[in-house]
Order: sequence, then C-alpha cells, then structure tokens
Amino acid sequence: MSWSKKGGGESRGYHHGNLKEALIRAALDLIAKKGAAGFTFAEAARWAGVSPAAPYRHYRDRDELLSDVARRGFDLFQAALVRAWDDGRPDPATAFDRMGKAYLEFARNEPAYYSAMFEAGVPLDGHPDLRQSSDAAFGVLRGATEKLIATMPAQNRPPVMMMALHIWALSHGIASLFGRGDSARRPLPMSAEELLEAGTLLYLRGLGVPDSSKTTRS
Amino acid sequence: MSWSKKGGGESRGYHHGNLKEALIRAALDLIAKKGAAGFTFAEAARWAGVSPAAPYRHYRDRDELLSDVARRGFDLFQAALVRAWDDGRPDPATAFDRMGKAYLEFARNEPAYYSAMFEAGVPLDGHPDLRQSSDAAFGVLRGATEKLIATMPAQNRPPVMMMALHIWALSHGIASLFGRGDSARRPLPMSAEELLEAGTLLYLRGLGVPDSSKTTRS
DNA sequence: AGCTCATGTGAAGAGCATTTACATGACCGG
DNA sequence: CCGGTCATGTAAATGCTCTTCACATGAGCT
Repeated sequence: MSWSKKGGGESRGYHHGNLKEALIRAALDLIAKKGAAGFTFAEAARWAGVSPAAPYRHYRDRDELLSDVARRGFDLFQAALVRAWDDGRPDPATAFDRMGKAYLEFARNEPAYYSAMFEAGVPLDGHPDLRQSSDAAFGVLRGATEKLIATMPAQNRPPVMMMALHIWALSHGIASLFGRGDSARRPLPMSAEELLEAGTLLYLRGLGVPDSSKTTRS
Repeated sequence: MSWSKKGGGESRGYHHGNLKEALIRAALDLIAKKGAAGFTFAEAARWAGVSPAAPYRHYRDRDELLSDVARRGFDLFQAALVRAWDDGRPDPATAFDRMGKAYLEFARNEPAYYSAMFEAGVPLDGHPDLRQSSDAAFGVLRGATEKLIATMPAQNRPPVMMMALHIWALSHGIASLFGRGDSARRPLPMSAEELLEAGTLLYLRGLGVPDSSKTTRS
C-alpha cells in the first residue's frame, strides 16, 4: 500500500499531499467562524499545518482561494437545487416549493459557501469558471420556473426570466436578511421557510396560478 | 470671526478640527471604491491627512467606524424612504411604489452606505444605536405597508409584518443581486426598478389588491 | 496669562500578504 | 535500484495594516 498521498490520516512529510482541499476546508471553517472578511490566508495555512507561503503554490492569492470556494459553493448549490427540484416530481408546484426550501437550507447549512458566493464581493468577471457555475445554478432555477409556467393557462404566462429573477431575489433577500442564525438577526413572526413559501404562494397567485395547496399539510 | 474649526477650507493646524466627519467621508469613498472589506483604517487616516493613530481618538477600532457608517446610512435611508412615502400621498399605492424606487435608488446611489448597512457583516448586537436606526428605517416600510393594507378589503388582509418582510426581502434581493453597476452584474431583461415594480404588483395582486396602475404611464 | 483636556504625533510590536531563493521528495525512465 | 526533474513546501525578507503608549499641541475656559 503505497499510500503516500490521500488516505485517512494526516500525512506529516514535507509534502502535505492534499493541501488544496485542506485549504478549502480551512477557509470554510474560518469564513463560517469569522466572516468572509475575517478569513486570512496565513491562518488557513496554519490550520493546514504548512508555512504561510505554501498556499501560493495552489492559489495566486487570497482572492483566488475565495473565488474557488465560491465556485465550489455554486456547484454544490446547483446540485442541491437539482436534487430538490427532482425534475418537477411529483408536480412542478410541489417541486418548486421544495426547491425554495432547499435554497434556504443551503444558505443556513452552508453559510460559508453562501457568503463567499453572494456576499464576499468576488467579481464574476475575470473568473469564467465561477461565472459558469453561477450561471448553471441559476439555470436550475430558471428551468424549474419554465416548467412551472408551462403548467399555467396559456393566455397570460409571464416571461420566464422575469419570474425566475423575482423568485431568486425573494429567496436571496430572505436568506440574506433572515436566513442565518449568526448575527444580524431580527425577531421574526415566522420562519424563513414559511416566509418564502407564503411569499411565493402570493406571488404565484398574483400570476393567476390557482392555489394548489392541498388544504391539509403545510 | 474666530473660525478655527469648521469652515470652507482645510484646517492645517496640529488639530484637524473635523476629523470624525473626514473619516466618515474617507470611509465612504474607500468603501465605494474597493468594497467594505478593502477599506483600511490607515488609508482613511492618510486620506484625511492625519497620522494612523489619530482615528483612534474617535473610534475604538475599524469596526466601530464601519458601524457608524452603517448607522448614518440607516438614518439617511430612513429619511429617503420617509420622503418617498410622503405620508401616503396622493394615495398609498402610488406612494408605496415610489418608496420602492427610492429603496433601489438609495442602494444604487449610495453603494458604500448600503454595503456597510447590509453586507459588511456589522453585527447589530452590541450596537444599540445601529439597531435603533435599522429598526427605524424598517419602521417606515412597515408603517407604509400598514397604511396600504388598510386600503384593502377588510375580509382578507394579510399580516402587516409578513407583508412588510416580503417587500423588504424582495427589495433587498433585487438591490443586492442586480441593483449596483459595480461588479456581479448579470444581463437583465429589465431594469431593477421595473423588476421590483412588477414583482410588487404581482405580489399585491396575489393579496387581492386590484391593479391600480393607470394603464398609461409606466 | 495659565490650566486642562481633547485631539493629534511618533514609535513600536504583532500579524498578514506576497515574493524570492532554496529544500525536499514523488514519480518516472533506465 | 539509481538518478533526474519538477511539483510542492520552507525560510526569510519587504511592506503594509492594526493597535497601543508615551508624549506634544493648542483650544477654550477662568
């Protein structure tokens, strides 16, 4: 077993063997603990047990690490949305609602990723990979919106993009303002999930979608 | 005229005379230019023409300056919303829409304030003044929502707080994701203002509010 | 004029970002 | 098994920022 690289334990040799992943994990911990601004390259290196210069073999600078965290976040986010949407099963309305919950769940359970993705000020320009992952994640939302609209009466269907942007903005607004238990909290009369569900329901009703809630169940 | 303090020009003496204000202005410039994270205490001091230690006579540390910027931002924000709401004239629906535009206008014209208020991660706890200013600004939105709801048929009025939170989340989501020309831009099929107006209209329609748009005019 | 205290300075310690020259050893061909 | 090469890691150095402390200045009061 010549497992000098990966493996269950920590390799202690001169070479770390898995530094990039270790740096990502360290960054996530630090961002979760002290915010995207408080995370430092040097501390991530320390956490990974390497010298402060080592990270530069994997990332041009601190921003590039942050950008990579954001990109991976978008990929995970996309996967979570895809999973929740589940191709619109059992019906688009139900799946859409489930996707909204998944949105908030991601923001709550992965605050570090979410922060890097939307609040760290990482510019999408100049990071084609990041832009692509971001677009792909939004694409899931857009596709779901399209399918949902297709179930509506044909005479007055809204523009897909507009509706997708509305849903995204509402979801992000709720996640950003009320979605995390960390700090800027404000006492709410209802949970973020309930808030998003009610908001989406009212919005859909405004579009002329008949209330599809089964009277029973939340 | 013993004007050794304020005045039109720059006082050059040992004492600055107006450092606190100068630091705020420097902070706003720097935040607008390089983001809330990129702003440094030392650079603000340099910009104000004082030594790096001088700011500590006015703020305990960098975070307290940021917090003060956020507080002033909320106060200006509140004033802008109050002005736009104009006590619901000529009618709550019109005034409400105007307030939405003012929300986005503030986010666009004062990105530094907006950033400090919502994206810099300044904790509301431990800053009672900040919390109070924040609450006051939200109070304007809440009050306007209440007045708007009062014009609705009495049988199915929504909870004021829920609706206010929905409107806030939608506004913040749009402002945060699409409202600034700075970076994370994404090509939109419509302006942020149109997006917010349409979203609010649909939401209100979902609440059962008859479409009050005058068919003409945007 | 003289006092006093808020306000500003200079210097210093500690931490971080980043670069550069150098060290190590993983992997590959022989 | 041997030696070379190159990705990966280190040490040291520079320059910046944050923050504190002892000290300087002068604005405003008496």
